[in-house]
Amino acid sequence: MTIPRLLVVDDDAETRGMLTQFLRQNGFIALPCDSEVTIREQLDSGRVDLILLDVMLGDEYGVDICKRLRHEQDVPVILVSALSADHHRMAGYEVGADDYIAKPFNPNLLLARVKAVLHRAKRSSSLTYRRSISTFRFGGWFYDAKRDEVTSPQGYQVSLSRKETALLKVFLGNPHIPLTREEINTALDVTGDGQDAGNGNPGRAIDVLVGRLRGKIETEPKVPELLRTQRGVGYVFAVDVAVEDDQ
Amino acid sequence: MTIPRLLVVDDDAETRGMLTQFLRQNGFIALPCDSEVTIREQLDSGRVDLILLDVMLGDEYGVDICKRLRHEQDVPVILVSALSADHHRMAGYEVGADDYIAKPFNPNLLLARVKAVLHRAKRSSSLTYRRSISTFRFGGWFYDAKRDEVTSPQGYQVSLSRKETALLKVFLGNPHIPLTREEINTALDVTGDGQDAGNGNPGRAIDVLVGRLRGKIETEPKVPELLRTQRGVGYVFAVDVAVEDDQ
DNA sequence: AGGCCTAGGTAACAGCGTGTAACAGAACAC
DNA sequence: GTGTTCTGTTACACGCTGTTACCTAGGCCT
Repeated sequence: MTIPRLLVVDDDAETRGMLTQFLRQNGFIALPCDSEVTIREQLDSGRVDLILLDVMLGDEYGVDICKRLRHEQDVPVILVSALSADHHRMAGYEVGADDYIAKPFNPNLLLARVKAVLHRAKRSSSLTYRRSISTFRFGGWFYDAKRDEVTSPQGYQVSLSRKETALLKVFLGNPHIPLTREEINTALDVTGDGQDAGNGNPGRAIDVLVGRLRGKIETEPKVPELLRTQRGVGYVFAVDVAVEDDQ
Repeated sequence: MTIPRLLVVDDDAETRGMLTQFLRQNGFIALPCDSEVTIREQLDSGRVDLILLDVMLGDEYGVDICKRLRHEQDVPVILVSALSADHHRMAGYEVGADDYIAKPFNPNLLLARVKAVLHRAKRSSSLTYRRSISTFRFGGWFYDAKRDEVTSPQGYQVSLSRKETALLKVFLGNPHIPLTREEINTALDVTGDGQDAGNGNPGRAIDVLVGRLRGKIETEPKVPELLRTQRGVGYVFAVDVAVEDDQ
């Protein structure tokens, strides 16, 4: 792929400029837009690989724009928002956004997410949606979700604890996507009662859990191939995952 | 089966979002709805394998919606409710719900229940109504309810005590459905006089009882195939049960 | 380079849930 | 009554998981 072209859509000139500059410094072509009209102009006038879309766009909701865009083409969209509450995030996903970032965001996280979305888009021009969840292959490893068994490249059976399994599933469902500790925690913690989820867990439980999983599914836990650390961000599952459907 | 499609119906956006996200992370396609209208839209626009329906839906009762839906199609429904009192539960079942979960619920329990209902739905598109229950087959074992005899896959006769038999029956009646200790206790305690049921048994009687039953009907009690533990939840009978009627 | 600060790795520990052996009382048969 | 079987309780072992503390590694500054 040539150098990716991104649209930066924000009605606040300062934010827009900052984002654009930042992305350019990191090797992308960044094209600033401030309205749906300018977005369409850009879309018509050339290839666009990704749209960074502010959720609040004047009196328009970015969400709505996203919905309309999704109806017409399949340019990946990352929603950017000052509203970090979970339901807003969900509204974003429901609308078809590929990812969602809350302001103020860690620039490294933004960069990682952008790369991840581009990476995904590259290898799934036709949506490769999971058909049924039963077996996964990743870097020589094999995971059978039905039996909850993990098999190493050498054929050894490895037994994971409940939490380790849950963590692995989270990563298998989000390969190449950097996940923050908070996100992982939420994913594992969802207690369903909708109240303590995302409890301000201050501890380092995720770190320890990741370490334990590494100990089981990394050939050289000190030099992780699968569960990579992204300093200041979180962790990424850094290999492709092949999902095979039932029977 | 391809990947199951679930409707998540709740008028509270946050709960809805959390549930949706959780289910997606666990490999389902989850479609959020907030009213009967949106439910019908989804039902009309594609296959739906299961509906997770909140009992309280604005001023509407989910129960009523469930009743109406049941009249028209036979999509499985799990009712979700903040009201855990037993009579509400019963109202749910009478209305044709396939299962019922009280908030706040353990997410693993929810997941397990969803899988169980989908599992059941798959293998009984035509209702397999029991006429009179007399014999069961499960994982090579055979249980004759008339004579109260259990026969092993190898043909040995195994004798169970009264409680062990009762426990086995509870599981045979609820295969693939995770049962909490409390539920099992209630089921076993119903002495027929229907009065002392649900005594606040504080002990670990169920654990011990399960252990004893395992010792009799598991080939390898240390690695249970039939009576699986669900940590933090309870126990599941993890194999199919074939019911043969008297004739 | 060296020094400093912070993020991350991880060993050790503590708390909790479950398995289960041993015990004791209850129920039952004789 | 005696003896046997059943069943709940208790106590201990063990594995799982979150916390803490200490150490190392990575960045950033001068």
